[in-house]
Amino acid sequence: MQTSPRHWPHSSPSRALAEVIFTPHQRVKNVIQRCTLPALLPPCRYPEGIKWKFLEHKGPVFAPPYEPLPENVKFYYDGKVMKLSTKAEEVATFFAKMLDHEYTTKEIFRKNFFKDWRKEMTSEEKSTITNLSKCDFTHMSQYFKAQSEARKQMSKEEKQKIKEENERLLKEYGYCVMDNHKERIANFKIEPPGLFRGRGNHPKMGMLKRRIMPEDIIINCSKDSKIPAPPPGHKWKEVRHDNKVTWLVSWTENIQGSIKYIMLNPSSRIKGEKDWQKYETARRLKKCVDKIRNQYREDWKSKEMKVRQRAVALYFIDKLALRAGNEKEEGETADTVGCCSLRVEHIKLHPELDGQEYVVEFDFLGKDSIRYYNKVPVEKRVFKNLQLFMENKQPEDDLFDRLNTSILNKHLQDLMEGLTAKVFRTYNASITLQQQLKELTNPDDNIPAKILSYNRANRAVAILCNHQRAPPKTFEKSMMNLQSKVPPPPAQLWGSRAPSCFVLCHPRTVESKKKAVQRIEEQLMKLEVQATDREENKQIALGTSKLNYLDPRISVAWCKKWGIPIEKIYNKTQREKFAWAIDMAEEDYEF
DNA sequence: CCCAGAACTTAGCACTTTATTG
DNA sequence: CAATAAAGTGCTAAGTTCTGGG
Repeated sequence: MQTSPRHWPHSSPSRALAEVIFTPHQRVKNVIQRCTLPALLPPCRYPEGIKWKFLEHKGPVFAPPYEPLPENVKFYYDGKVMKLSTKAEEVATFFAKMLDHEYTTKEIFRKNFFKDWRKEMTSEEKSTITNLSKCDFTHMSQYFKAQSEARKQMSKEEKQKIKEENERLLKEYGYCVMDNHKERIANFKIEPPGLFRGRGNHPKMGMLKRRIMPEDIIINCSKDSKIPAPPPGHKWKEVRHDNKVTWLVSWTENIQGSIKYIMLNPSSRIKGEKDWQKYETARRLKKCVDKIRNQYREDWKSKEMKVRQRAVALYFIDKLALRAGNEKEEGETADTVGCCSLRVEHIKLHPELDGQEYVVEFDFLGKDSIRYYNKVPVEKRVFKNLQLFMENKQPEDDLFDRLNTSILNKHLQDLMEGLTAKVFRTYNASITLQQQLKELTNPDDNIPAKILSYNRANRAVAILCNHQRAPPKTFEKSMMNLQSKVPPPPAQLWGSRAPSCFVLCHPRTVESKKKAVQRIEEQLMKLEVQATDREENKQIALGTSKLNYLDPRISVAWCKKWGIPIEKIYNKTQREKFAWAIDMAEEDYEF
């Protein structure tokens, strides 16, 4: 593919500052023109890792400074009022704001919090406050509850003012210029200080997430751009000009010591092209997946243990859409696993279960400590291999002791350029959607029924990827409401002696009553569809797969084919993110 | 090769806004 | 018009993969 950047207008500060900038729509057209038609190859705008030529932005927005509590809001230690220093008070308020949460009762949370809180105390405070159980934050907590109540009760004007202020901030800091485009920034606000929670059983829960200062911040922009000014009296940690990366701002957080970034919105060129590329890689996998499947089935018989483990792991990744499963540092994070890091304790082997042979029962916590529970019949060879891998091992030993993600991905790289474990998730998700849409869409259905079919196809993918959610708190109640909305059966409309009505009524009345019946039937149908959809969705989250795993061109093509307005499938944000796909996919698009 | 660090994608949930209903 | 529910958005944690240095 021709990738020389000379086909593209070079960025220059003067051009970049111009207000008139390409819309995503126009951008995609440009990309398509540049790429060799008709293949619509994914874009590669610059060679060898260069991400941009020009980048200008205003820097981050910092968290608002701490506002000390009014004098009348008291903290009590051991039953006695105690006035805290500003720093200690600020950290105390973080705890007070969480008082209603279950986790403030958890031992680890309390221990971590207390340790970090003490670091912020003056030496007198430190010597007085030695036991968290003697701290009484309830008055502080009540104050914050009253505050949030007051916020809800604010007048229209006050709310409007806040809204305008946010809009001003967005206008000033929410955009940057990358090459010739004005682009939306995803997270231009620096994360405020607070107590770290983490997901699941996290060993660091309760630790103090410290306040980020300009002195922590690395700014990335181009040399010829207007460098953002640090807040008065402050300096940036560093200003760099690295066009091999896409981030605008970075800092190191203090809980894990990892780097956080400010990057562009999914609607931006740089994210959109990457997304497109991701789906093109998955489509390349489609072409060779049969070969790869045959290969790993062969490898189940290998005399090398490492090869067998690799082949069984890959089978799980392919068949069950498991994540790769990197090793994690013990004690630094919650104990969760993916495929390569599965332990013996996470699977049970059933030579026979419920009339099925060779069943593997999976039970482990995956990303975000979401439980994966599944009983899967597998091929006999896989089952025998698993028995072999588990021989003479303790429950806490690795199932695949000769394997890790780097070995697996190196192998995948040899099978197909750009192939990694996560491509299987993308591929299997997208192909499942396409195939389910074909199977479930009934041409005679009306639009709401077709959309139900779409959601069902989407749901099949979400189930495959194990995208769960907590059932909404009000689920049962809102389900009841929906049921009660179901209108009376049409017969009642005609009165108890329905047939005679035809005789007695004026023809016009009959006509209009027929219409009314039809309207009510439609309404009923819509409600039923809605209820079914909702019930089936109780514990399944559709958003994640829609946003990250499903080639949007499949959905766009489906909408075009059946005359469904795209708005029924994608909301505004999603349409912005998938502008490239909406623009290019025709109704005959095949993943 | 291994490792750590960097960069970037994926994830669920809390909160906010909008739409619906009574 | 207020209350409620649904939809949409923001937030930031938690993954995967890449990179570069020994």
